[in-house]
Amino acid sequence: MSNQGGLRERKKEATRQAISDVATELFVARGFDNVSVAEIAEAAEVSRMTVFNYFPRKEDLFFDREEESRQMLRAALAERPDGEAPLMTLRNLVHSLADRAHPFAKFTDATAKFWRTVAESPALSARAREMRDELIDDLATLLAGAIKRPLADADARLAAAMVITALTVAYAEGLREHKARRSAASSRAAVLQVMERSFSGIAAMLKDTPYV
Amino acid sequence: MSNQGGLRERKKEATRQAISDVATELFVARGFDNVSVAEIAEAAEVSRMTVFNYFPRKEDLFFDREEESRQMLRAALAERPDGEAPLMTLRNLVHSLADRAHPFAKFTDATAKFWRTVAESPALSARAREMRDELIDDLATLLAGAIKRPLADADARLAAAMVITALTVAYAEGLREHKARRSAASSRAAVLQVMERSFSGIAAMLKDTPYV
DNA sequence: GTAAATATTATACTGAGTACAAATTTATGG
DNA sequence: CCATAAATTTGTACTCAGTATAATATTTAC
Repeated sequence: MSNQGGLRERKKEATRQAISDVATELFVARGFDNVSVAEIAEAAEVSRMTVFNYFPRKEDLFFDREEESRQMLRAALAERPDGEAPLMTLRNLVHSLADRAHPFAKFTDATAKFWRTVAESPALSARAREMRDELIDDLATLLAGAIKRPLADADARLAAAMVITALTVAYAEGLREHKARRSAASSRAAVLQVMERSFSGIAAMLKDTPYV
Repeated sequence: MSNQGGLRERKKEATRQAISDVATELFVARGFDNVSVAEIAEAAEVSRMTVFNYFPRKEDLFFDREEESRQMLRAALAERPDGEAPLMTLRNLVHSLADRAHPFAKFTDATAKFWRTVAESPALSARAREMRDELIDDLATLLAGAIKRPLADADARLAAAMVITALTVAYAEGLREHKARRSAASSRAAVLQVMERSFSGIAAMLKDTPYV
């Protein structure tokens, strides 16, 4: 027990990565719905059951950065300066991501292809929507927890839904702009324009709450 | 051909209704995921294939008012008085629904049970999310079509996403209020409060666009 | 080196959804 | 009323995701 870099741990990580790599390759080449789990298992030289051991649902083979966005929100809110409004923290986070060209705010041909693969698969689209809703729930809980007063929960749920919706629309516009013009600068501008307008509206929405 | 009240048409409608009724009964009694399509077919005295003929996906047996909300939005926007801002039209629509205690804005034990059944089934939840996104796309198209100027599309997409998100959150708060207090008046108040705040914020968001 | 813990595999199953052809039922034209 | 066309229903056989369970192999710990 407690064997950090033991052989077993390393092997597990290796097979997990091998399965994920093989799967990603097959998905982008032929489309998510045209690749069966059995094929992936065979290509990864592993049994079908092992694939399901590591990735309970087939969609998990495609989306593997679910946790990251959650952690980012959590960290940003936890480390926010005393007295800063949560909504401002989130706005700053978006700007910071855009400035650093973080993967979540970057638009390349690879990201376009990634989301095209998602759009072409009902299962992947459904999973993306599910992740979005989970993120809203998480953010609502974080926001409610960031504020002492009771009965702020309804406000937190509205704020969370609005912020994540704004992010989603902004990202979609950034992607659209990339496909149209292929300019990193114009994509970034499109994202930030939607975000700025959205945040100012959300601030108006929540002006009498502790979140703004 | 063109036989409106022909025997064939009547029989089709009857079997469709019979299947739907039997399915609904089984679903609320035992939960969506604990009832198989084969069982429904047997209970409706019809073959499994016939069920899939009428309802391509199992989820369609549960949600049968998808088209209605779409039509309502379309009609409201199409019949809006000259010069009225689309956003105001949508706000008025919500108030009208709440005043008339329309099924979409009513909260009873039956609605609570309906949405509990949805929440307990991953498949139904996924379908509900899908319908929500389809409604956003539809509304975006309607809004863009309601305005002459070009390049208003991005605004329309933001407006549509925000309005439907507001409706969703408002409805959820109404449902929550019903479960907590079981008062029609307080549920209605909860819905309208979220809607009013949301619409004023969305109006601020879109203040320099033709939608407000 | 042996025994316990943990990963992997084989097998068999359920249930949704699809393809396709056969059989039944309704409509239509004489 | 009959024959034939059109539409509906059904039977059969299939694919694939996901689950359950028990057997087997591999790593770890003592």
